[in-house]
Amino acid sequence: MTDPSSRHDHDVPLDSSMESPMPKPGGIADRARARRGDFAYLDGLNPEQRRAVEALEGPVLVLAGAGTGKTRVLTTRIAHILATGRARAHEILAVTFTNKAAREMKERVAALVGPVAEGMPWLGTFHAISTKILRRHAELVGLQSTFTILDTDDQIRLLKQVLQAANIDEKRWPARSLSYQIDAWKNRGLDPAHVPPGEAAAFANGRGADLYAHYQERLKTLNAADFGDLLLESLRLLRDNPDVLRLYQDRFRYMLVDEYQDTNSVQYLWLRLLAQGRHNVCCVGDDDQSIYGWRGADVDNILRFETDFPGATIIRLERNYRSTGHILGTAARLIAHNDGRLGKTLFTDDAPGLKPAVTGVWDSEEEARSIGEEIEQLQRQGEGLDEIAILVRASFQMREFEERFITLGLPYRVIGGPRFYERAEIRDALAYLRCVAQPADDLAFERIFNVPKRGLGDATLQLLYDAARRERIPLMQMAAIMVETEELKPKQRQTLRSLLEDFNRWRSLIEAKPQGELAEMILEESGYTDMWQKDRTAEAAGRLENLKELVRSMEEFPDLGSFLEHISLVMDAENQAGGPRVSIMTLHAAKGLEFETVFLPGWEEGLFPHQRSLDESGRAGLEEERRLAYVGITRAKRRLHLYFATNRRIHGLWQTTIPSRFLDELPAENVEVREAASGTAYGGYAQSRFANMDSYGSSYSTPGWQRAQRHQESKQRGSSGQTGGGQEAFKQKNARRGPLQIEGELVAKSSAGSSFAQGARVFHSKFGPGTVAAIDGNKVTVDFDKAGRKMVLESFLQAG
DNA sequence: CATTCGAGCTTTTTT
DNA sequence: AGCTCGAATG
Repeated sequence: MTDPSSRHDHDVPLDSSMESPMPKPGGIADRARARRGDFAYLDGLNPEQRRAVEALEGPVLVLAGAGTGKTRVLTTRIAHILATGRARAHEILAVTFTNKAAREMKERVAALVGPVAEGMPWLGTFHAISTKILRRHAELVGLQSTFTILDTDDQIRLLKQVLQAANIDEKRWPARSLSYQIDAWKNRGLDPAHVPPGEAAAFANGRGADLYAHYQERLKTLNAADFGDLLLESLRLLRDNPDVLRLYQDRFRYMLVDEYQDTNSVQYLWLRLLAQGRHNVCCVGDDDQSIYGWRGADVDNILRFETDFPGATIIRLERNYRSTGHILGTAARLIAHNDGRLGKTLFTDDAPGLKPAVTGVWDSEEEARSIGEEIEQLQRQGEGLDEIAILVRASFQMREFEERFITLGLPYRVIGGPRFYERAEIRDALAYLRCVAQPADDLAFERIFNVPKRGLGDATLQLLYDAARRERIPLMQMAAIMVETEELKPKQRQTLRSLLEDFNRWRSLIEAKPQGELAEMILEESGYTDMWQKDRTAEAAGRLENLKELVRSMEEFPDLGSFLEHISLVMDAENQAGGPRVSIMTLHAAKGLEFETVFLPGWEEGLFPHQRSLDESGRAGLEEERRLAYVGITRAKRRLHLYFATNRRIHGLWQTTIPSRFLDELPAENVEVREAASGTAYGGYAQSRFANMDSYGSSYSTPGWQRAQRHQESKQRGSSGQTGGGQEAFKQKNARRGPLQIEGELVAKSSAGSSFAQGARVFHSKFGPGTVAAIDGNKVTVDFDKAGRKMVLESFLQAG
């Protein structure tokens, strides 16, 4: 975590007066205390959980099924390590996958052992912890410790530039796909030099690895790292610097890893490297809940644990404390359709409870209406809205529910929607701050260069950009040089100069002013706030509100740097407080949560399992979708409702859909098939709904719709084949034309020493031929034949 | 240089 | 269908 308060104190042992002498672990005193009840937190654990907490030495794998008390084991384990004095707070490494999980763990540890946990500087996400390590030793991997963390948006903009520079057709090879590719490589721990040749060839006629290398070069120039780099560079750091590695191996006496099934290769390598020190690593996970394969998560990591860590203790947690018997039975039968599981059998002593209901509806509108009514009914029964969740496969499904709930006046919250910092106005504001904090941040500068509009357009930017690249210096630095020459039109030059002066002034205030005030000042003086105030559109007011919120939240941080770090790594859509609300979120976002009542809409072929998953990953994709379904079902404590619609609008057009194959995989004895609760004013609906139910009912016994499904699959193949043919043709057409080359575009022209002498004849693309009158560094004064005497940059001149 | 209009593309999931 | 990006126009 990037807890600002812990930034400075983590190396320093806590005040020694607070430390009791270390008791000998497992010694007489230890056992006596246990007897006396000092370890009260151990009470109430079942035998397996207790084993998992107490098996502190050596590698441990805890296979924790859904709802078996995984988080409790982890937090109690930390408490136990602290309470027995085996390690102090800053000697424990605890990694989670999401910020939410990290936050929760911190809170729960604090509840167990008190404020000592506040000082757990090494509890956080993989990304946050690697960043922390990376910042301390940044120079060892070619960065400065103030490096910027680029988000996806920045990453794609940068890749666009790389593609442009390489003269690659962006229509044919979109920056987005390259970014996926590079991410995938990074997730696997591959730097440009180690990309398998076959894969490198797959992008842009074999230039994939090359582009990757260029991109990395640009990142270093910008003093920036993308998400993937945080891990990859941190791994490289540890790998290439044994002394640094030793430092952290020694420091982390105990390591804990949450959601181990979701770790990808870099994370795995990173962990393994660190764990080779003291071997006290405890991984908790559930192979049945591995749902991040698309992001490079490798289930094999968990399946391989015993091989990787010989002598590992393996503990299974199979007693479920969350769900009723019917719900558990439903989940168990579904997941049994997957191969390659480690195999766990969840059980509960709980009553069977209500049967999960499967409801067919006509379309997504009726689905929303029906769920809305169901919720209102629950509400009347006194069920809290906080205990109700709607979990969707894809975020576009959310909108329908939002609309419905707004008309109903039903309070809801969307979790994991568009993030606060992804909003345009926030990104703009951040870009200003980044320019101030980090003059080398070209991407930020480019973003606000002409925002608000100040008459600096593409032409000016292009000029600046070309020159900067030729000289290999940051844009802002180049701008500072260019305003002294006559390359730019007077108007632009003046505007740019005053912008740079503004930045210098703001920069000089970093130390003097609290960052909140500074930000306010910047937004004011740059005219950015004005821009939105003048804007009469509906969103403008909200944007100003957001900016205010940004400034306000900045004040909680000790300095600008830690704020910027927080925002790029941690800040998520803050859950607005205020009254209980129904939660709407994706299934992915729901992992780790639980609710009394869960609605799972959209169980239709193509949507769930998602077509893309099937197309891209075949059987493995299907299994991952099934695990996702399993995650969804096991979120429910008491009531579970599944829905499928016969018609759904996808990409704007209505499509008739088939119930998800997963529905057929549920055990008939645990599930109740229902008609939509929603009464509808349209007579036609009831009839269609009935027909719909009919076809669903039959699917339990006859594989009727599976034929239809095969049909659909073959259609899919047909269409994707066509696409492939089209691409092939395109490729050939392009190949005939041959790649265009821009001469010397990427070759660094030495900026040292001028290649022109006084009196030399030169040519400038804008001012024409002329004679060199004087030289000052890379600025050259030229008497142009037509344009008169001008001062220009050397790099704009050719020998004439 | 800014605005407007049209084409094309997207829509899985996230640090 | 809605949006983003790019080209054409003022």
